[in-house]
Amino acid sequence: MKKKATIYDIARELNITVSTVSRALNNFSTISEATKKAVFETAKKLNYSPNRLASSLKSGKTYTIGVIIPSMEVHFFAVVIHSIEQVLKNNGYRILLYQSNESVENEINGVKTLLEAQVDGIIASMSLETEDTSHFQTLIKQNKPLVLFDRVDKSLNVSTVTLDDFKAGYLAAQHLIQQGYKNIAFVTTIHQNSIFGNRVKGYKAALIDHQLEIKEHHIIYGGLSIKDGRYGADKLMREQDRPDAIIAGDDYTALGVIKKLKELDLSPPQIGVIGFANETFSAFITPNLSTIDQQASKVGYECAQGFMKMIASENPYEVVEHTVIEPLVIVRQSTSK
Amino acid sequence: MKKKATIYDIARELNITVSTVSRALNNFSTISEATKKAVFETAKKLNYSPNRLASSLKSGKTYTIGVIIPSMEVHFFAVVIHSIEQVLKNNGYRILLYQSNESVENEINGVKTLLEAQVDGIIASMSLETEDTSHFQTLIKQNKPLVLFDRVDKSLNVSTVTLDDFKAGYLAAQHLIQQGYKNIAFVTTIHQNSIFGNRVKGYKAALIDHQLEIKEHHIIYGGLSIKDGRYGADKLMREQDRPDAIIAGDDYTALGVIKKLKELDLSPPQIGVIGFANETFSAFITPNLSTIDQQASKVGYECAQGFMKMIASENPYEVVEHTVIEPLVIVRQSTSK
DNA sequence: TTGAAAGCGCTAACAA
DNA sequence: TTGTTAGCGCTTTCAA
Repeated sequence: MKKKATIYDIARELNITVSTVSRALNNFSTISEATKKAVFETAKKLNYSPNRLASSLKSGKTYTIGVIIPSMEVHFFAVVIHSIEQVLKNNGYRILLYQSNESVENEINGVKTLLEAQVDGIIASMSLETEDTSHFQTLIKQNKPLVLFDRVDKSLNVSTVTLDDFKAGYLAAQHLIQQGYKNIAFVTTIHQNSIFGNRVKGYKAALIDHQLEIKEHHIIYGGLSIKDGRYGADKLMREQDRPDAIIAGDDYTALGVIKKLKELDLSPPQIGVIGFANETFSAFITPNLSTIDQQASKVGYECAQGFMKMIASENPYEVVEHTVIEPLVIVRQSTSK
Repeated sequence: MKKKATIYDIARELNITVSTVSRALNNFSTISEATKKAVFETAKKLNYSPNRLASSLKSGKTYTIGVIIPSMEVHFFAVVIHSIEQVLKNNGYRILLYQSNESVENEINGVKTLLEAQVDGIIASMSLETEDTSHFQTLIKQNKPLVLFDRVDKSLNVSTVTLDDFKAGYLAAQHLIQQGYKNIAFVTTIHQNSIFGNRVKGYKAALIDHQLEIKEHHIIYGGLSIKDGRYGADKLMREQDRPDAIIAGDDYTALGVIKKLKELDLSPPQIGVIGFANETFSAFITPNLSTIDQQASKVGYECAQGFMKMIASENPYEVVEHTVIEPLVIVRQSTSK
């Protein structure tokens, strides 16, 4: 295997200098057409492929951007990344991927690794464990763009793309009310996270706006899973004051709720059920599940746009933006009384 | 924003040379403990972060590997990448991500881009469009590891990780037969792809092994989707010689089959239905769907292992391996007569 | 145990 | 329009 061709080989072949070759390859206007043509032909002949490492080392720009997410296995993140990669690829950027697996330690390590790889910036969604965000400060200090999405730290002055979780909760409750449900419960997580907290707040606001009573005992704090959904539904249905609709913290929990309700012969939409996330399965279960869609593609798109805007500015942190994505109510059988 | 510290800054600070600093940072044994300690302390003090670009340029190794897949939106690929990243991260490698979106042109461009970024190798799954694989030959010529998974080109002498599709088809049919079904149809794609072809072959082999007749009119060639499933089921149920079980080309198609069967009041397991892929929703639909699992995590793990083996060898193409992943029958209600 | 210096492949300021 | 040359940050051979 012979060594790969460099611009030196092209230069030697044509009896010109490397700077001329470099300028030709980069389409400088100060190069004669003849030379340019000769250079490209020779490049092709020698099977020349540029070594971006070298130019990056020189220019300080790698056209590579780091993306840190909790896990690729979560469909939401996979779709966001799909979308980010599409947009950034078209702008000449590559994606260096790092999964934190919901561990701060990994996340810190991710930032370090990506920075050593000299990425031009980072797009990230924080791990659930993350509280101290000083590792992200490094980016800011280096004046490199940082865009946070979904799980963000509001105290950081960086661009963010988030869902309007308050509105998501509000819309879920409002939809149920409009369908005629009057006694609406909420099965959510005990986890301290503004996302879930804001949904509950939105839910409460909707109740108030529609002159419905807020019943704290109708808000079940547990986990988010099929099992937790079953548990929550069971507990709620045993109440004297039985709710006629349940909002579940996510679609898996909603699925658990539905399963339990079917067992109790209270299959939705008899008791209304709505979830959050619009997981793939939600459209296919019986009864199929109404849910709040988070528009993952749009989140990814906005992240990429925000990033491009920052990278294009010589002072990225002067063009910080906070994009809020609107939740979408997806109406299906489980709430169609 | 002051410039980032380099080994020169450390050297100057300590009145030693960069070579000593370099050796200290890389834990060479020929360095005195005192010096080493001083270097690390100064590095920390100056907030030193190594520039991997520079060392890569020198060494020719980037510890970055390219991964090309059709789309992150397909859950199978997302899980495979999850797994690849986990393993390779622990071996000090980073993942450069590229989506082909089922376009050869993009795929070719991906190889080019990744090669210019000087990746140490590539792990890829081909686009459905890809027929000519000469773009992958480039890797081989450069003696850089290439691992292909799922959608592979057998004529290429590279490491591969594939599902045993023949066996997948065989197991699906065998399972149905063991459940007591005797007249088994297949709804699959017309697409020319060994994956789907081999499943049909396995299906036929199972029928033969169990003295069942192969009926070509019971093999419906169309697309793979909910709609195609509905269409196939409808067509099959109108037959004089009505099948009592249907194998669907993937879980979406199976879902369509089930929907149509329910409409016809022939809900599984009355008519047995089994799919391929074990999509998330399959466990949650009613009746829940028996399916053949493709072990995406394992596929990713094996890709990473195969890659590590090749990269560790000074002649990667002497340790080429062909790993075949066993399909798993997931038994659920839709085939439990 | 440490230093001096060349070089990885490319860019760009300066000169011609 | 093209050439000369220094340098990006690091590694490594050779010498001391």
